[in-house]
Amino acid sequence: MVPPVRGLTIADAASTLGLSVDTLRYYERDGLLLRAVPRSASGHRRFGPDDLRWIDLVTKLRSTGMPIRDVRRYAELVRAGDGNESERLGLLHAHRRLVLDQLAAVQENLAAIDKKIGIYEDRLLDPERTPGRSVEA
Amino acid sequence: MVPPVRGLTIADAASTLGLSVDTLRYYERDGLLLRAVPRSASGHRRFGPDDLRWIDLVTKLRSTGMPIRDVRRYAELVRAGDGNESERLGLLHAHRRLVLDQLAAVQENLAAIDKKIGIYEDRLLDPERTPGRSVEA
DNA sequence: GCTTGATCTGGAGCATGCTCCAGGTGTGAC
DNA sequence: GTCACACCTGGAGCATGCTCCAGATCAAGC
Repeated sequence: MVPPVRGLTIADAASTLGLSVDTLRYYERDGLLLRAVPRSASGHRRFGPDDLRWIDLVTKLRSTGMPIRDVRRYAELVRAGDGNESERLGLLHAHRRLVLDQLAAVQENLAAIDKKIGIYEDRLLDPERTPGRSVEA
Repeated sequence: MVPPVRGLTIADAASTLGLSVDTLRYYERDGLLLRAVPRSASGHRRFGPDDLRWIDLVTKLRSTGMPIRDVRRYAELVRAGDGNESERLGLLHAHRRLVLDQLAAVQENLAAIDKKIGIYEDRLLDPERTPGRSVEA
């Protein structure tokens, strides 16, 4: 009796992860995964728990703005095995810094936009008493 | 005596705003500005304070992730003049919601990445006592 | 006046990150 | 077996947002 190939089909993996099947295949082709995804006898991908966990991390990195190229670099380091932990750490730290900076910048800019929203709300609530409004408002 | 055309050259405007001259020309072409930028007698752009203030707002919208198309829509509303304030407000509110959602998502994902960073730091500090580490680390 | 460098226009090109397609094979219900 | 549908590969296409280029004109120091 042949051991059955376990794991999710690409469609199931995609819906579990919130990605498209095309994106999953693209990630594999582009070297973002730790290994070639295992296949069934007929050549269909079967995503195991480890694959799903890794891809979940990849989506976290991606959705915080890490470029594909850096995710690939990180995957390469992990694939290379023990001994480069400090390099992995450096990569993650650098990313963390970038994300924090971007968060701060977005929050600052959002504050300015909120101010603009406040101006419109005041104007709509009290259309008469419109103070000197800037030309670009 | 001809009144001199005032305002910053495109290079000065670009460096003031932190954009490239190409981007400024692109924004004008693409309808993101409130008006055609005034020109000197010879046809060179001269950015006035109002232009700069507006473009500064545009950069805040852009850097919080508003697509070009929506910025253009907003500019169209402002250009159309009084009477559509609630539509402008709706656009800004919708954007604000999106930004807040994205901020929350990024913060959540960053927390997961921070956890990973913590794992690497522990491992580097105490390489002996390495607990069962996940295969995808 | 000459030269160097800025600016102009219209349009092409490019980096990123998917997304879609054709043509073919596999799968599962009936 | 048949039908509908999922999956495969290699490669093309696309949306976004700039960025660059050619060829011409303008500006300013000497």
